[in-house]
Amino acid sequence: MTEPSPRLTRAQQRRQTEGKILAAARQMFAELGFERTTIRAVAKAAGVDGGLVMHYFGTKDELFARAAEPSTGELTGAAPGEMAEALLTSLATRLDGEPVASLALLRSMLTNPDAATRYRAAAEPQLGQIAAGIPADDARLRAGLLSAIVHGVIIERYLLRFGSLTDASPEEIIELLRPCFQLLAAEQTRAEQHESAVNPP
Amino acid sequence: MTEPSPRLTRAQQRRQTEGKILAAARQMFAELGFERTTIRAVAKAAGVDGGLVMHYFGTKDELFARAAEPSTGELTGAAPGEMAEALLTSLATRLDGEPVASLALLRSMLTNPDAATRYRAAAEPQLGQIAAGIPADDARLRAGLLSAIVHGVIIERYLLRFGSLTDASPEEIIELLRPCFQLLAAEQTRAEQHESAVNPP
DNA sequence: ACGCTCATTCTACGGCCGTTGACCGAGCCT
DNA sequence: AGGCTCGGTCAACGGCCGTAGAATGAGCGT
Repeated sequence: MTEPSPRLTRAQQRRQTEGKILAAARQMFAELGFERTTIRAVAKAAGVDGGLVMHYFGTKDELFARAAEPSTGELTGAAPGEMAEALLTSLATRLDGEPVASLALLRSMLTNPDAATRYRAAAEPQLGQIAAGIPADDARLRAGLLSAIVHGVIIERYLLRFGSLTDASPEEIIELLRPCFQLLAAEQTRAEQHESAVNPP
Repeated sequence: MTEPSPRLTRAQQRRQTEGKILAAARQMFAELGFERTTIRAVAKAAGVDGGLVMHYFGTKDELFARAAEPSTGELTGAAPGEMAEALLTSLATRLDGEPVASLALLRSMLTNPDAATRYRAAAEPQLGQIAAGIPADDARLRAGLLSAIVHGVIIERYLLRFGSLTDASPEEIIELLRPCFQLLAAEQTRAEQHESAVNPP
């Protein structure tokens, strides 16, 4: 009664087990952050022994690096006038069904220096792309603010679970944010912005 | 050659030592977060023994609670039209010379459940105050967004140290944010907002 | 002046963690 | 078929951490 051909070849088995470990690690990193997730706990959640995790990934940092690989967001080449809308759709995508991987990185970046470096490395080029799409002399600052708003919203919605943001639908949030994004991504002097905001037509 | 009266009475000494411990704890909680700061390290930074910290504060969580006591922000009773400006001056105050205590709570709230609870408890009434100053039916959501923006900016400036936000002066940031805050805190239907943003005069 | 109080230190315990290396057994190549 | 490979387990080590408790010595009330 021996199987003539095993259900899974060894390489398949390896990839599947690695996948289970990575999935469990992502989940725990996202929920607990780097310091509070244990290799033993990840292993148990994945149904394997702790030593195997070390055998595959060598070190906890390496496991985190593999589990929190940034999902490359696509903002390439938005026309100057469309940067605000591109950012909004990107945010809308992340607002329903935020991928766990992104949360793992976000949750850990404030306490784990390596996660912070990794996050900066992932965010820096995106920041440049955003800035490139903003026709203003302080484009980089505006891009930084837009990035701060996006991350602030995601953090309060998914990590802190503030009621007012958790209950709202993505559309509501996007609608309220749209004019802000358009102001920040638009070509306007500060005086003009202030003028049109203080004395709305 | 004995001192007839000691430079510090025992009660004074106690308060001073406690202060040094709390200051060191604040600093380390702000820089490293809850899990990475050790009682021993805090004690060494304060120039005392680790056991003393326990003797005074009983537990690490209690030490954190005392070190991260929220500095009560004042937003009480702003007129509906002035809520945006009140939030901006509050943000401006925090933007130059952010007190370390606030950073300790911010850094730890994403990984320490107790810190998260404490933060929510501190933020909830403020959120209510903000919402009360916004004459719109979705006031709470708007308040949540405003709060998210404030915290996003502070996190990226002080905790993540993004260049574009770290280098900017508080005034620059405030000026860019002012129209956003006025839009979010203003009485406008979503349609009107969208209209005036899509077709600027 | 005597004894109590209390700030402060020292030592140690138990536990959990990351990491290691020996070990087992089932695929895989020749 | 036999030996090598490699996925997977097990037990253990060393370290650091939070915490407890005994010991010391200097103010302070009476």
